[in-house]
Amino acid sequence: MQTHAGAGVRPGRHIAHLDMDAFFASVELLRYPELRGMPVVIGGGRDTQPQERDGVRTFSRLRNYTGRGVASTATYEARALGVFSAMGLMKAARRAPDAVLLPVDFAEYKRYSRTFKAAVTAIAPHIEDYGIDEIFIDLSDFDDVAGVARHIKQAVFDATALRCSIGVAPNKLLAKIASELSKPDGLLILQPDDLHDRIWPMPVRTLHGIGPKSAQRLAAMNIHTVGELAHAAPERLQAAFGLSYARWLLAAAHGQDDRPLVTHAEPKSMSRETTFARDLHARHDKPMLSTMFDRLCAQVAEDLQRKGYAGRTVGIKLRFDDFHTITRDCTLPEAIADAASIRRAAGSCLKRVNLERRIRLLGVRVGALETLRANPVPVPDTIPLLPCWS
DNA sequence: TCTGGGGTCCTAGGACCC
DNA sequence: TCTGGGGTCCTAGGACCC
Repeated sequence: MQTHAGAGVRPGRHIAHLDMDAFFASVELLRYPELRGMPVVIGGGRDTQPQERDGVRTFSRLRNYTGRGVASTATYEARALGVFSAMGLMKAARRAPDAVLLPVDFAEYKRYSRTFKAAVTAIAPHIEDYGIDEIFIDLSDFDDVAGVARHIKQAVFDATALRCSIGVAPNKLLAKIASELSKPDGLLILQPDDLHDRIWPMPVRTLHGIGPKSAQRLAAMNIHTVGELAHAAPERLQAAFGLSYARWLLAAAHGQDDRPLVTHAEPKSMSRETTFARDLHARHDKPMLSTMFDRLCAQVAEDLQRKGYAGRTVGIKLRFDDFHTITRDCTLPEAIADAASIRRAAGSCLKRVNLERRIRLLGVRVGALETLRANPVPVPDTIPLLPCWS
């Protein structure tokens, strides 16, 4: 792992967080400009692909969806109707039956991702990748932080025709909150007073690292806002969450965070999983399950080989019809990357599972990765991206 | 109306070795 | 025969993130 800008809060540390606005949906709107201004939800499968008949494009509507998918992204118009990321599409359909539904096209989003990141890197080279549509940028070496942030926003738009939001703060924790506060198409440079005035009144979930479970436990302690958390008795937090998480909670509530930017990280594991259209039974649906199992192993093997890795730990994941999820794994003496070896090891893991219940999800994972090649095959193509706004 | 897919990190217990 | 402590590896589950 390589890091940049050193640990510890030093005076003059300026960290930006850049977040693309409604990224997947915005990329789709470049392809289908006629959908601009309409509620659009991204998350369907192949069958929700727009149809072209006599030169007229017709789109799937959310009301016609049946299945187990979730929304990946929604346009701001769809969000206004109550549709949000990770919401089941059947539920979304009741809230916005007339919304357009489009399939997820990861390959396309990946291309735009590389393009916007390249545009940023050309201006400010010290960046941390944080998923497909977010990055942290170290702006500490710039004199005019607001100026360079505006420059970056414009460069991203020039390269992709997409809007983004940027938050700037002394650390990653606050920068992330700032970009969220500035959405959409915003730029917010957090000032010292903003911690008390703007962040303390917000719910604890605002702090990235407090999820639904911790928020629920904090609520049970009558702690709802960041400010209430900042003033909580340390012993109380420690009793409920243990020493290290309690310490982190308090520091975070006070806006403290000295994590460095991680500019390069090796993958730790690679996995493939799939949720079936209907729950399958180990005996009754054996041929189908077996086919899917083989396919998952082959896909993981392909991913490993393409990226130049092999792994010693092979694991499986099953989710049953009651949503209970289990994992089993085993570690081999040698790292492997071929489908047959993965299938063999994964099969031995499967033997240790009670298969009475119907299965909803099956997954295969390879961990404890080692580099296979000194120089993995570079990712093909990056930029042949014709901005198609018109 | 039941809840995707790809990851990371942390905790905790047991095996095993010194 | 019993006691004990440190360290590492492995496995399972869970919280959290995008």
